[in-house]
Amino acid sequence: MTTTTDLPKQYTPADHEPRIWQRWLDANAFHADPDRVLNGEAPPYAVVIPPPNVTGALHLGHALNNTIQDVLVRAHRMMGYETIWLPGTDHAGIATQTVVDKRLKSEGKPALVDYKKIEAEGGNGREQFTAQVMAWKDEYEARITAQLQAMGCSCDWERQRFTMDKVCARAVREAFFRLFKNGLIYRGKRLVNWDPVTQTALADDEVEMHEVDGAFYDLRYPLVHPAAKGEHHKPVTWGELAARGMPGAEAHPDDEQAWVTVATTRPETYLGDVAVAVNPRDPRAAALRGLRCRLPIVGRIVPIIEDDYVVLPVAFGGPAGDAKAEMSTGFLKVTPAHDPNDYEIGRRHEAEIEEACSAGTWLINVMAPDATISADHGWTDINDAKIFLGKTREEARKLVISEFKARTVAEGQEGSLLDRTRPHRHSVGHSYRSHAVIEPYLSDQWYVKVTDDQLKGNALRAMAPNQRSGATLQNLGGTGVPPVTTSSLPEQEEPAGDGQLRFYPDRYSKTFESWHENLRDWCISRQLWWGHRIPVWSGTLTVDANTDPHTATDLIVSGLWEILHDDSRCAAAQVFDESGEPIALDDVLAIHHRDRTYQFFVCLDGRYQGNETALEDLGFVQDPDVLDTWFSSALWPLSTLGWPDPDQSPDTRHLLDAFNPTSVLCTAREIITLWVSRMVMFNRYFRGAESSEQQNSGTADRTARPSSAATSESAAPSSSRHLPGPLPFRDVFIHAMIQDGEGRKMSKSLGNGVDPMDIIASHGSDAMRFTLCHMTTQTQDVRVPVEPDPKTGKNTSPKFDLGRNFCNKLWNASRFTLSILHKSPEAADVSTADVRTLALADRWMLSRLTAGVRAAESSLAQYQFSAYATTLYDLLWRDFCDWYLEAIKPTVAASPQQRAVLRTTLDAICRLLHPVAPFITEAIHEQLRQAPGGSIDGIELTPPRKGDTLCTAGWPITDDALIDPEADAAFERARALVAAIREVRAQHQVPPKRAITLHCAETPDDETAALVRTLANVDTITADAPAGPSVAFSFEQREHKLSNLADAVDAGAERERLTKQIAELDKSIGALEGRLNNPGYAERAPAHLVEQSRAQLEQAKADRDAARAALDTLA
RNA sequence: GGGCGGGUAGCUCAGUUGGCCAGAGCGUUCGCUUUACACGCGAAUGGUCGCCGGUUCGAGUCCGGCCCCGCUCACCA
Repeated sequence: MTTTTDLPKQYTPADHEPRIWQRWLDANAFHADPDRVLNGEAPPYAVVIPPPNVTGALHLGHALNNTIQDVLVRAHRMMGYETIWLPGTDHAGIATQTVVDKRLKSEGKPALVDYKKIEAEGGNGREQFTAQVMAWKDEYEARITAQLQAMGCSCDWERQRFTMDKVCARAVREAFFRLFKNGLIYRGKRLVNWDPVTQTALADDEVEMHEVDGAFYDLRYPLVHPAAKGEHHKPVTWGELAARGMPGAEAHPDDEQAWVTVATTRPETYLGDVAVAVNPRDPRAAALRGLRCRLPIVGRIVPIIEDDYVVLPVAFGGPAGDAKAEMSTGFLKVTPAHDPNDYEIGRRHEAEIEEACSAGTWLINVMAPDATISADHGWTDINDAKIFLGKTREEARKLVISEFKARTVAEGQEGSLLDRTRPHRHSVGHSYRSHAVIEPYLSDQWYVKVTDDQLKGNALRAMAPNQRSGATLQNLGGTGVPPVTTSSLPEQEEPAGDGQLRFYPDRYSKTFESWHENLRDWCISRQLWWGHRIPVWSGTLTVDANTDPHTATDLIVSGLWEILHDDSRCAAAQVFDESGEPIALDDVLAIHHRDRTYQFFVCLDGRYQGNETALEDLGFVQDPDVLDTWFSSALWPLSTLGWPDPDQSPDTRHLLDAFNPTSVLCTAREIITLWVSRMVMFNRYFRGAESSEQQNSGTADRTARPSSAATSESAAPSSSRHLPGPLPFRDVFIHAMIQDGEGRKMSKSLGNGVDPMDIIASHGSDAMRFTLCHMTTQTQDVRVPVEPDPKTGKNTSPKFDLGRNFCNKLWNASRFTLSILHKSPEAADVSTADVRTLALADRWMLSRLTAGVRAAESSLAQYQFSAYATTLYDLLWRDFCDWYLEAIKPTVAASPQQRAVLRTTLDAICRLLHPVAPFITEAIHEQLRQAPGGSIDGIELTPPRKGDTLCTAGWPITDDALIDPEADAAFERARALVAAIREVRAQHQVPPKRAITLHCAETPDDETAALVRTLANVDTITADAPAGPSVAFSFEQREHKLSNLADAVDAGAERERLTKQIAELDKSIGALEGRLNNPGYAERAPAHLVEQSRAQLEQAKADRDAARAALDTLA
């Protein structure tokens, strides 16, 4: 039998956590059964974990993120949902590759650069290197799993995924293939964010902007006349310009060569200039029309083009105060291969530039992939500029400046080519990984056309209507596409999900919305080795005039056609002709296109074995690049549920139908834009595709569409009738970011990072969880002061004392409860009728409990985790421990009914607390289950479903009839009287053990009296006046006295107390009178408030008079 | 520059449609080895709710303006 002596006075988490974890696993408590959902036995509740990077171990932010998920998951499991929480990790391409490379270097082992050499020499360097990364991944995946398990995360651990495992890889192949086939993935030569250190392209969101001290360099470009190819370009003089009406030209000597001034922060890119642009509204534009500039040193002749993009300088009509207009010269150097805006300008004037620029092209790339100046990547007219070759960007910049400074516009002319230098602080993009300055760099990359309405449009239409701004609704034109109704889940409504995506807190919907409004196509190729290799094979093919693919003897052509024209081989091709223009596959064979060379990009979905070797036998080569990590992350709610083939393996069987859409995604706000968006787009796109395919194949006949529509639909290509599918999740909860005590982000380099394992060691898992939950308000950041643990030296935080103390309180309350229950084993059940006859404290406790259940439920439903934790903190500590347990001490041993209330209340509190403090509540509940005690009608406590585990037991169901306003009020009155007496006791320093006497004209009812005796240590309550010295106080407008406080009352202390009390009361009388004398108040405020104020005034006056009288007696 | 968040007790933070004298935890002070808990119990101290103006009988809460702090997007002419 358990008594207090069996349980230690302090809760020691380490004694219980591992043991209880094992019990949960043994009971298979977290394993979900999708068939219970599909059979209608239980509604689904599904969460996919935001997969932590295998780059490193989890930090406190992850602890918060996963605590929140576990709270939701455990609560819903107890509420009767079939609950699944899918765990897993993310391969984090560039981050992990970089980290492993660094580690190899620091250990003096062969690193990336060495493996690249091996690969270049024909060895298997790539394979060897990725094997190293895989070893790292195994190490950290295990560590992350251990951390999550130590935290008590109730994931379905048999279904753990990794973004590069077989199931996820299958999803990536399928997704890429479908997008490729439908033209939503394309290849393009574009400017990308290039990291010259890691030598890979980066997505826009992987670029960090940092302020940098730089300068504007104003460069002079000499003006020349156009000339035929190879002939001399005559200088343009200021005199000529003046004659053409150029404002300002007359200020220069007539016979000197004229120039235009461009301003730049990156002078070294001038080597790639192909034009100088001027705004057509610039008054100088007309005079310069048709003229050329000669790039100094390079000697390239470039045209002057007119484009609205160029900002007018203030002097020529630009808006005063506008930063750009203030510093603009009105002339913009155009370097399409090294600046995204210039790229757009260049494209607009492509023909004009190619005709007039002496290089004959509009794109001149002057850098190598490592960002040194190079003539090997698209630059031919080097001339005297060879002095720059091989220089880094920084060296080249200095050299350009010094060369310009040393030269003049024309020989013998005054003034340097460097007009002036102005210091300028501005933001420059840096790689989030290597921190190198990003170079806009021209290269071939793969893109997802996320700007297509099938992706972006459906992401926006997914938003809940009342979280959309009006403007966007108009932009999209109407209410959007009606939802598809092809659900395999009859009990779910509208899985297609238009208007069902909801953000908590709702302000984050704005971020989501505006992200999409500015969306650009997504560059998904990365020049890395760690990741999903792009499933595209490329090759060139010459189709000669005599080829007939159906009878071809040419092995290549026939072999390729065999692959491409057999649907079961799951291959799709994008073809380009010699000029790089896309061309339809069938047109390749059309007569007029024959005898040409084509570049083929063939995508294979990987299902048909043999395609890859067949293609490679034909001389095709797989793209060496890998996919952006987010491509696989975007598929996470699909891939973890087994998409596209959930029935392929037992661990994913039926998951997709049962659990997608999932219920909620919990994440931090830094992720909203990229990840949430991409998951929404992909889920809707890929599951939508399934819907339309089902309809086309005629297997799904749930929608009563007219047959004519169905016919035309099946005739159309699938991409043109693509219907949006369901959401990946309905709710998105965005939680705070954890910072240290100074508001800084936690990081390894600052040394302020906290490992959840260290908190678990110092405070316990439940304490950490409870504290994190308690901190989770609607705010965007939370601070956790970091201190080294005095014992271990590891980082911890006194913040977690809150949770530790709370757990200890729960432990001791339970210990005490158990000892009471075991001391008096006879039990009694309490019927609905009996409830009314219970003691005041019991009725009050049941009322509080019922209200607490309601509050906890509504807090969780609204993702108000702090409110949930606070509710339980107060319910346990304030109500149950401070008042209820203290109140029943004298009576509980003799009352089996009271013991039923006691036992039931603690049981219910354990259930309410279990989601946030699973270990300790499980430990208590295993004791409580064995303790004797009756039940209470109106409180339903369902037993465990699996094993003897609280985690699969039922959430408490309480009848609102137990809410008892009379008991609440009566108890509140008793509590106020106790508080008044305690105040006097404290002020007079009455020893706690000394029982005192209460004198009041009208003695309280028995129940109140009993509570006062117990809680204020009063032994006698009498209507008689005190015989000896006493102290007066006022309660409910009546004078009360306390006597037997001490052998003599300290008159000085008493005088001080009363004087202070009178002052306070006078103040509040003044305030109340002021309010009541305000004529507007009595007239316009609600009557009950006016009445209340009047009552308060009377009470305050009575209390003050009583206090004055008492003061007078003292004197 | 655009958007978002924050500024409430010494510290960390609550305060949901405007309504008693603005709350909690920690800290501080005083008293307690009260037969569950000192990771505790009882009591106390502590605030011009960033500033200015407005609406209202009444504003921490609503409106306008301003000042700080943070995040985020855009911007390398």
